[in-house]
Amino acid sequence: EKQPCMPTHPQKPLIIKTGVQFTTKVRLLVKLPEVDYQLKVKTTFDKDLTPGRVRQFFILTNNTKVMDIEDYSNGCLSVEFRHLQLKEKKYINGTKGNEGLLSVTEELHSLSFEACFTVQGLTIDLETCSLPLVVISNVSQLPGGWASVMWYNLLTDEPRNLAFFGNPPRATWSQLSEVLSWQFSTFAGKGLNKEQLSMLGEKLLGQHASCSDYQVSWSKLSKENIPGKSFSFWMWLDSILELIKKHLLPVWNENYIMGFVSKEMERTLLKDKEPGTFLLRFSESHLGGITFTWVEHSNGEVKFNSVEPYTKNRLSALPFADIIRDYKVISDGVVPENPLKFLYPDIPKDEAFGRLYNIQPSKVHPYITSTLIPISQLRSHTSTTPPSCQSPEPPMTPGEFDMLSEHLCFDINSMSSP
Amino acid sequence: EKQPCMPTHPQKPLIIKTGVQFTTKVRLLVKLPEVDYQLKVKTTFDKDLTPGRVRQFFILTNNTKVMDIEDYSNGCLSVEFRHLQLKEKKYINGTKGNEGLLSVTEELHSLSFEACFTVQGLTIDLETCSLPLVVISNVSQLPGGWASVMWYNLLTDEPRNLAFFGNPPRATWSQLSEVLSWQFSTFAGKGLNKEQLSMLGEKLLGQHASCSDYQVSWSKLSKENIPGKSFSFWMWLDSILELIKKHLLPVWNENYIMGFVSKEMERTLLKDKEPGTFLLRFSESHLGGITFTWVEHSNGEVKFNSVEPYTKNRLSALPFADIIRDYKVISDGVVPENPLKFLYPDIPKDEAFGRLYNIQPSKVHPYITSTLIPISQLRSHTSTTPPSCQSPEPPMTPGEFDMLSEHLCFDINSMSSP
DNA sequence: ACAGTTTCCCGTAAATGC
DNA sequence: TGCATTTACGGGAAACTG
Repeated sequence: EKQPCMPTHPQKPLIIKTGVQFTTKVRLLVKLPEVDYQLKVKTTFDKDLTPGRVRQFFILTNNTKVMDIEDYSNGCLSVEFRHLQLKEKKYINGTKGNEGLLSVTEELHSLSFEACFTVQGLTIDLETCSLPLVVISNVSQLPGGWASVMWYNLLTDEPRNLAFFGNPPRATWSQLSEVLSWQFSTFAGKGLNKEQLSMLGEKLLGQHASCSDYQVSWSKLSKENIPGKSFSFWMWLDSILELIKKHLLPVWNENYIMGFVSKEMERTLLKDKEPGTFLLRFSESHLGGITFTWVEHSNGEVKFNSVEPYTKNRLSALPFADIIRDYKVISDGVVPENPLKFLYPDIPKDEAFGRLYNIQPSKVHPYITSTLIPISQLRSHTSTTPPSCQSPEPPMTPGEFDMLSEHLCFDINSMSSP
Repeated sequence: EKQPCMPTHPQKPLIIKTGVQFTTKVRLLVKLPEVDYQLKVKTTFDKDLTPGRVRQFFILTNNTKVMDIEDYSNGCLSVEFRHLQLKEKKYINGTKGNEGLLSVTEELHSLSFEACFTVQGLTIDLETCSLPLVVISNVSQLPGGWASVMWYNLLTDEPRNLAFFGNPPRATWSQLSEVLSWQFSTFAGKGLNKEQLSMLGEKLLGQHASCSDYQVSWSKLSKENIPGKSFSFWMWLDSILELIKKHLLPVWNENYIMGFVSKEMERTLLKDKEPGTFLLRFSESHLGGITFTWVEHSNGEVKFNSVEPYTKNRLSALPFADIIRDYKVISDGVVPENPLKFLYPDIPKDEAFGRLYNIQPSKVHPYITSTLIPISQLRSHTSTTPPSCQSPEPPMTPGEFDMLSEHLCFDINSMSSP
């Protein structure tokens, strides 16, 4: 057999991108009395899907394989299909795929496995199938697809309700907030604390968020845009998750990013602190941005400043910790100064971020090394002041969701289950 | 018919990447007496290539089309094949493609066109084929492929000598330097001047460069590594061309980049100039880098400093003109200063680059905008002093090479010829 | 071990479809 | 026209293959 070939979107199983290879595995749980003949398994995509309402896909490559003894310990039969690839069935006649009722990431598909064998003259047909799958054609659809997988697995135990998104059930805020926190602990290593979740709840639900039994609709989470914005709540949150994964992992895991704080809360927290106290917050106006806000006292007045949020492009030019270390403000020709002194509530900046700074290579060649420094040119100021609040708390713990793995003895994308 | 579908590697015809669509066109130059029946043209890749020594490819998609009257003015017949795609033929038996004699970018392939028609009982077979083609599988092979196309077209007029690189002829430095300059004028808008070419000649050939009849081998240009480096002369030069195309176009076209100057020459040029005089030079040690060197006078002594070369990654974070505008040196805690004052020989920096600076967007939102500033931290200095020299001169003019187009009435990648 | 070559696939941009 | 979805392919990295 061939070697690896890393799976599609590691850690996000149940989502398959057309034209990209994926891997799946079936195991026979019944122990067969006699195993001295070959047991073939055939896998079919969208096997008994009624055409018309949704797109249909098929497996491009070879889809039949012989079962094999899995390992020496348990001796059960299994097959692993590798290098499978999906392609959309195109209809010559008028019938076309997605009919507009559901978005493509709400369409649920499935992978079926069939085997047929004879024991003592008896012909037995075995058939099983995967949990519902989402099929996408571009990674840009991954967030939407993942929202569907989450919602489905959060709200139903049915193994195969492909019509789930025809009329998706609601979730309580308590259920949803746990899944959201779980996203952060799974993909970024650290979940969300009470304050962060309460800001998220308020953003999503307004005052209702205080009631943990409040019902959130699927549409509210990931289909409707946030008022005044061009993206849904989930798109926004997922963009932040991606930003953390790629550019903020150590800072996030040290709990240095408060992240989800409203601007009012931010001011309440900062207003009584030492000048130069700052906190890190995600942008609410743009996808995948992070900013810092610091407090200043100038002639008896409290002032707050925030930089334009840093996005993935900026952060790949300069790591966030280095931005914090080097950030300078030039106020009308005055000597540049770094206004960031204490990470909220009162940790000296270098004490918090010191270990995360990039060590300059300082090679010994004829060249002078140079680095980039983020600078703001300041001219005028503004200020405000609002309500009250508390401080951070420990993150939540993950939940169930393990069903994704072992279920029906079906693995997709090398989720292992020894 | 379908719309555009931009061609592979615009401006670099005769190179085809496997799995990427390309377009080709044949025209019938003979006017046929009667055109009241369909004339089919079939295109075949590597038609009569003897297998074994080189890889062989075939056209994945439909390769037969009917000729059509081209336009109303000339009424001649033509077909345009679009969405063609190449795939390598794989041999089941031992025979494999490339036998190691030639690198893949030295393998020459061809595209054949066949048509058969009957006039007054006479059956006539028409056949023509393209100029030699290079087939690559990844854009990383594009520079090597382009070197082959250049060398072939520079040194032979044969329409189809697929064995050309079995024993490639040499070029005179005079021929080669013209093509090199032509590369810059074609892809970057401005060719190379005498001084730049003489530096290149010396780099490639040593003292022989003074003799324009000196013969340069194919190997020297693009197969052997530059002594002490891990890349060939051509790879180095092409990486610079790419850097210019993507990040330095305006600066290059204003003639502000001297670019090809040896370090000795650089010092000779700068040593008698005003302190703060600088020039722009491409890195010789790394692929695709540009640096600036400036002169300083400190207690009667002349000093030269160069920054670590900026590469495409750095330049996509900050445009080069802005780097020049904002560059600062901090000497042991002293107030930051921009050491770049005059572009060699004596143009005030802002006069030269002013029009190329990025205007800050300065949005009117609650955030403070911030930009990146390149900074060097200086501690100690070094200096030297060498020979003598002259100053810049106008660039060379392009050459022939138009044969690539009209030849044999074959177009690849939408090279037009009305 | 390794270098030349190909494959894989994300992420952006453009094309397509509705 | 605009939005949703797919296709295209450059570019970096991993896999392959003698």
